[in-house]
Amino acid sequence: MSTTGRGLHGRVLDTLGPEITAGAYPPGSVLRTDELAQRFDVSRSVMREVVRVLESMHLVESRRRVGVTVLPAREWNVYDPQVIRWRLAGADRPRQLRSLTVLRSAIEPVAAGLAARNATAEQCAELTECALGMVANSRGHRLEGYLFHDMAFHRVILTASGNEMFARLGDVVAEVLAGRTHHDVMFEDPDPAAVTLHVQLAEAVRERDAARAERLTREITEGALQELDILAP
Amino acid sequence: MSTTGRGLHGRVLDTLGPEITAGAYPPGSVLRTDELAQRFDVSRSVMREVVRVLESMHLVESRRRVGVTVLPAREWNVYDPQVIRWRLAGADRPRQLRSLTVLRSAIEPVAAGLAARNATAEQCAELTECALGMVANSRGHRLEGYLFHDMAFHRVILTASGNEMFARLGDVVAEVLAGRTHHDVMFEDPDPAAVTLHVQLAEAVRERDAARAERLTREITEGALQELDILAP
DNA sequence: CGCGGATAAAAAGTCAGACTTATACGTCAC
DNA sequence: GTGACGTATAAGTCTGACTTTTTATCCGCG
Repeated sequence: MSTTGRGLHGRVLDTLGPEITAGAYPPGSVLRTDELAQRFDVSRSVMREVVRVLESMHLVESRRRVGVTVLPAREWNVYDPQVIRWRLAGADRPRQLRSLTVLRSAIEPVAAGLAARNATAEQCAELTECALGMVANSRGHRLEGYLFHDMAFHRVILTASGNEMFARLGDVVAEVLAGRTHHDVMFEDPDPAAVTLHVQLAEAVRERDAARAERLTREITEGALQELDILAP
Repeated sequence: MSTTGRGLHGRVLDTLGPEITAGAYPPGSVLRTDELAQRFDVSRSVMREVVRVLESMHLVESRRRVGVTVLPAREWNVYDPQVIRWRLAGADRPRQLRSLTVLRSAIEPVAAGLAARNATAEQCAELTECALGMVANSRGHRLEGYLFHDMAFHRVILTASGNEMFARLGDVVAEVLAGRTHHDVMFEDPDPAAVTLHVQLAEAVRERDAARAERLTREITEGALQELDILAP
C-alpha cells in the first residue's frame, strides 16, 4: 500500500512529507537539515536526499545560509501521486477529494469520447467485463467487489483514450473512488442508475459512439459531483 | 528560463533528465551510480541525490545489487513540470504538444465555466485587460506581444476557476502556447476569430454566464486542436 | 543430468568528518 | 541614512570506509 517503503530515506519521507502537506509547518517556516537529521536519527547524507525529493515536489526550497523553507501550497506539485496520497491521508482530505472530483468531471467525458474512437477489441471486452462485475456486486453490501470493478472500469477508459496524460490519471481516479467508498458515506448499495450508466457506456464504446460515450460519462461524473454537494452547472 | 540551475546537483539533472526522457536509454537499461558520478565528474553523494530525484519522478528505479534501472515511459510522472519541459525540449515534442493540447481541450472549458462563477472583480478586470492586449497585438506581426497576453489570459481563467488542480496547469498551458508560437507554424498574424472569442469569453465571465463561457472556451480549444490536425468530435 | 543450498561478489545504502561556498546580517565609517 | 566590509551560518561538496541486500555462481547431492 505505502509506496516509498524501501530504504531509510523512504521512511523519513513518509513522515516528513505528510507533515508538510498537512500544514504542520506554515509557509515560510524554516527547517534545518542538521536538526532534521538529528530528529529522525539519520545521517545528513540521507536527510539531504529527502530534502532534494521534497524540493523536486516544490514542497520546500533549500537556500544557502537560510535553510529549508516550506513553500505555500500554491507552489506544490499537486499532480504528484505521492503528494496526492499524502494529502488524501491528511486533514484536508474532503477538500482534496472535491478538487479531484471536479478534475474527473472535466477529464473523463473527453477521455471516454476518445476511447470510443481508439479502444482495441481487447479493451472493449475488458470494459464489458468490468461493467458486468459492477452489476454482479451492486446488491447485498458487496461494496469491495463493486469498488474493484469500478476502479478497473475507469482505468480502462482512461487508458483506452490513447492519451498518456489521461492514462496517468488512472491511479488518481482509483484513489478517489476508493476514498469515497471507504471514508465517506456509502453504507448502502450503489445507485442503480449509476450502474446502468456504466453498462451503457461500455456499450457505447463498443459501438464506437463517441458522442454518446461522452454524454454518458458526463452523467456519471455529475452524479459524483452531486454526492459531494458540488453545484452542477 | 531553466529551472534547476542552482547547484552542482541541478546541472547534472539538467543533462541526465532530458537524456532519459528523450529515450536515450531504452526501458530496462541499467545505469550505475559510480559510473555516472565519474562521467559527470561529481561525487557519489551528489549523484545519489540526482538519482533520488529521478526516482521520485518515476523515470528510474534504484535497486540494490542491480543498479539504476530506466523505467518505461508509461511509468513517468508526466505531470511533473520538469518532466514536461524536458520532453518539450526533446525529440517527441510534437507528440507531447498534441497530448497537452487534448488535455487543454478537456480542462479549460470546465475551468472557464467555474471562473464565470468564482472570478473576483479584480480577475475580471485582468481578463479584459489581457483580451485588449491580444486585440492590440493581433496585427502587424507582433507575435511576442500577442503571446504574452494570451498566456496571461489563460492563466487567469485557470486560477479564477478556484480549483487548485486547474490552477496548477497554468504553466503547462503557457508552455504549450509558447511552443506553438515559437517552434511551429505561426508566421502570420493570429486568427481574428480566435481573438474575438477571447474578447467574448472575458465578457461572459464578467457577466457570470457560465454556460456561454464554457461554450466559447470549447470553441477556442477546438481551434487549437485543428491547428495540430487532431480530429474534432 | 538436474536441483538446492552454501558462498561470493557486486552495487546500492549508510555513516562520519572535514572542507568549501554563498549569503544574510550586523558593524563601522562616511 | 547609506554604503562598503567582515563575519557567522547553514547548505553544498568530497572522500573513504563500512553495511546490507540481492543476485549469480559453484559445488555436492540426489
